[in-house]
Amino acid sequence: MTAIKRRPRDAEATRTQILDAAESLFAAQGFGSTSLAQIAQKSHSHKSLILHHFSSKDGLWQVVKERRFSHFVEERKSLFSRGGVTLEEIRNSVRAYFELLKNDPVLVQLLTRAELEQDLSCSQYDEKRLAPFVERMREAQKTGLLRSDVPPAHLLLIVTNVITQWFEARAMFAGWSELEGEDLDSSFLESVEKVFFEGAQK
Amino acid sequence: MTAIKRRPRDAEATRTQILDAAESLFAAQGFGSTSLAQIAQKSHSHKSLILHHFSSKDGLWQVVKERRFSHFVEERKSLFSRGGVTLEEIRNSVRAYFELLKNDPVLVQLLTRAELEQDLSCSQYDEKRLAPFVERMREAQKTGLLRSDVPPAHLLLIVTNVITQWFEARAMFAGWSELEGEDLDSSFLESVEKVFFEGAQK
DNA sequence: CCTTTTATTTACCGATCGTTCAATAAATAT
DNA sequence: ATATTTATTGAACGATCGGTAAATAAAAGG
Repeated sequence: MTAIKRRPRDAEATRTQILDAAESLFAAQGFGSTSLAQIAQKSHSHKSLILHHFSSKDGLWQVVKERRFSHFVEERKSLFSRGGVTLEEIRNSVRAYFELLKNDPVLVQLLTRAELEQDLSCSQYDEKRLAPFVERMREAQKTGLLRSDVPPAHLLLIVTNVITQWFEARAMFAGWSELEGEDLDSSFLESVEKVFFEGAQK
Repeated sequence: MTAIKRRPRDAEATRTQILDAAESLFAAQGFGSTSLAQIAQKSHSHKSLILHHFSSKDGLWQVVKERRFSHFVEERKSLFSRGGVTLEEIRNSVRAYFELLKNDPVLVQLLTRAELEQDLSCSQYDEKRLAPFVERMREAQKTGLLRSDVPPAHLLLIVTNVITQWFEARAMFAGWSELEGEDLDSSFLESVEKVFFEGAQK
């Protein structure tokens, strides 16, 4: 009589294990290039168990995105709601956004794939996520810290787009001969701060 | 006796038809979510004919990227090699890059997918493509037009990253309530120019 | 205790996947 | 004119796809 090993009966733990495996696979390979069999193997479960918990492959993909992005929203809110509106505080927010993406490449990949799919639910998250930062820009304009002839949302997008694209295409830039130096990341961040606040013009 | 309609025997025309169909499908859906059957249908050919001309699905994907990116390199070279090094010329190059991506959403999608795959061959194209622009930045620094305490490649990346990310995530921004106005694109470009050249600080 | 629910496993389904092979016919070479 | 090449077609391959149904067993409720 061979004792058959069975996964302990823990629905919530199983769900998170499946979500974790699916997240990394979807991020790295994309939705279409990832099979339920792969996810089952990586999460040490079974195809049918995945469908039992998430009803379909598409459903799983939606939950993966929702879990990650809603968590991201909370992360951002706490990042940008502290401190007063000074140039140094805005500078710190820029640095915080940079570090956030730097330390979470999977998030960057998921965001990019969601953008490619033109996922509208992700768009809602995006606006909620950035709203407090936009407000801070507007305040900084009122107090005369930042120029007022540019919409506050543009100010925000300009600096976040630079950073987001930097990490989306990080692998490409790594091979560039023009970009030497020890720490590519902090060196680039330094340049971004200079140009964003003071301008490229001499 | 029913006369069977046969595709005219033209290898080159067939190849381009297949490449065109594959390009738009890969760009919109991604490699893994696109089947040879779909490509065959869209190009009015047959699965076997695709494999005859491109040996495999992966081979086809490589050729699709190579064709598009090499063409992009030439487009860029002609864009940035004319005129002298003045602020107005650099401004024009920025506007030209903006228009280029604006008018070619398929290219933006392919670039993004290539980035996600960390396609190294695309990295080579990227450096060749941007090299003349970097050189122009360096010259502008020497003549005192642009600040010299930032690597020229950084100056380039800052402005191109803003624009690239704008069009990659264009669908998200379209739903934002903060971004009103008739022409979202030209309005954003205006802001980018202001901030890039003069800085966000007041 | 028994019943109900449900998380987990196993077996299986039809469809579609990318690929191969042989047949056909048009162009090219000899 | 004949032989060779090759672009095109159609049929078929095994593998894998996402999804279903039934069996098993652990937890929960009575």
